Amino acid sequence: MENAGIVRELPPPNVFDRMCPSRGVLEHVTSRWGVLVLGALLERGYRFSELRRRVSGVSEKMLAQTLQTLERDGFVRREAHPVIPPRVDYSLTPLGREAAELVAALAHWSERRVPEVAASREEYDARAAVTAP
Amino acid sequence: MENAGIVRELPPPNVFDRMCPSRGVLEHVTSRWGVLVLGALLERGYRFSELRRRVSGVSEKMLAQTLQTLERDGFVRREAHPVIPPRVDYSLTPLGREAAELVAALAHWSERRVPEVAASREEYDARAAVTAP
DNA sequence: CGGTATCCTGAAGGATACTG
DNA sequence: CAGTATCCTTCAGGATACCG
Repeated sequence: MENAGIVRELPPPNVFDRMCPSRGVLEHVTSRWGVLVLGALLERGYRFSELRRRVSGVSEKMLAQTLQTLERDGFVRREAHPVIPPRVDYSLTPLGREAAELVAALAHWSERRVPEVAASREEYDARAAVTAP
Repeated sequence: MENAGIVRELPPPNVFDRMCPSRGVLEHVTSRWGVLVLGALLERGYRFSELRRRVSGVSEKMLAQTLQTLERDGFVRREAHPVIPPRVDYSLTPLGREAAELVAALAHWSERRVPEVAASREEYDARAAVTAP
């Protein structure tokens, strides 16, 4: 007899379900700074301060926090070298590389579609201005 | 003579640049509810209240706000039918479909990788518990 | 039904200072 | 250099009420 007794099927992960853990995973990889950190590390490994310069606008605090979250999820590998001055290298794990390739595709798409989006916004705002009282 | 006088090359869009408009586009499509709305609309068109049920956890306010943002960016088409009771249909534009396919890939990936991420978190937390004072 | 308006709170996130 | 710690501000977002 298959699956006798206790064993139950778990429901398949579903991001549309509020309680599904997959939603948390998705929110980490699509987070404001998570996207950019993954995208940067796809190019190559970076040290902390290199990454801070590469991802313009991120604060030390948010970069550290984002890296910890990504490391905990298994996307980023952190290598601290016990030298003076301290040196810490960050790179992608194989799992992180998968995520990074998907977010990088989205990032490049966003770069390419800036003109269309800008045009759409102008049209929308012009139309709203007419409609408005 | 090409490009005589005034005309300058615009810098290519770069999401890593804090001032680049592509970053705003990326933040809209990767926003907490934007991702899920795009993903849902990739399946089929939805009415407002259908969408609210499909994207579990979203409030009316955030759904309305997200839909407006996506409509303004040219990703979502809004069709209001002047009937009683009111009926409004939302669907993807061709541009929105491109974005939705990319975010859906990320969403499905997140669903598939839940086990790996959960395992990584457990290991991380166990290691942190040992290291901690 | 499909919103908008208002109020309110918690979390995200920036600035600054400090440390191993 | 690579962070932590602290404080403080902003804002996403929830709850509620109301409207065409």
